Amino acid sequence: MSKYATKQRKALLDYLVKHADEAVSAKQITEALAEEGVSISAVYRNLSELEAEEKVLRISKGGSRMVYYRYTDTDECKEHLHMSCSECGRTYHMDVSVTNTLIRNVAQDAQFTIDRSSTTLYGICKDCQKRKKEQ
Amino acid sequence: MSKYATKQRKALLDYLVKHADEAVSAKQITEALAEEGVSISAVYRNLSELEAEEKVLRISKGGSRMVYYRYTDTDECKEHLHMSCSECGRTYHMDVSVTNTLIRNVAQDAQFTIDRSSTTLYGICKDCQKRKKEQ
DNA sequence: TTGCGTGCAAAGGTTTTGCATGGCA
DNA sequence: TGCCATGCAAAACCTTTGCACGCAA
Repeated sequence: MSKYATKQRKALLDYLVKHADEAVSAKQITEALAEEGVSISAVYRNLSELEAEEKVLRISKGGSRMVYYRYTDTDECKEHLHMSCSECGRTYHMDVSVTNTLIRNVAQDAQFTIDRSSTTLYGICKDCQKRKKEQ
Repeated sequence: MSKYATKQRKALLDYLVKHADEAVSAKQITEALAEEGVSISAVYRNLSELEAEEKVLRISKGGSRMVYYRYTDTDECKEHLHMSCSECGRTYHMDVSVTNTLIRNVAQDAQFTIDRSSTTLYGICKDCQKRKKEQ
């Protein structure tokens, strides 16, 4: 648990909030915050801490082997599933009733209890589909 | 595309088939096949090739930063989604109609097209739930 | 015999860690 | 002032790659 509010921690949190619906990598964050004087170790250490506090989710895009992070402060996000666009990396929030239907169906059919926080569905979002068609 | 059937390639494929419903890491595979004289480079190179041939899927367990692989030979597996138990690592195959309902619902509600091959749902399987209760 | 696949070791990239220093409370 | 957090650099990891050799066809 963080005790001091250092400028590095503030900068990181600020960045994460601004990119709340994006899957960002440690590298991206480090590069963006380098000019503000945030070192790579500070990024990693604070990211781990935020992850432990469940304010940040560690996700992994489709086939990529890199780890991405996503800020999840709101409690609503603990109720629904998330979808990540493999094209633009944006995060989408699944409708709660759609989420519940899925979870109920799977529970009934396979007796498998889906974990809302660690599950992310991958695919192509509306905008990226449109963009692809136009090309 | 593989042209020679070397003993290393056979050993790897054999291992993958035997662990078809598990998410196994390159490290696990390498350790298991070391005594058979399969080097780590052979493991990685063949794994990449099998991935390109779509015979192996690269997946990433919930919070872990390691990459796992899963053998998927059958065509049916391209039609349904998969669930991975965070407890025992075993893979479960979602019922096709449940899969289709989910994909249809999401497409209607959010115009998001879920990709069947790169998506894995995480949670606890029936057996592990039972085991937990008994403890 | 041909040339693909392997083993080894080195290189590459990402994440973690030890230690002295700096800065928040 | 006390002690947590940072920066730096080294280490630890996992994965990829170059090159000479071995082996399947």
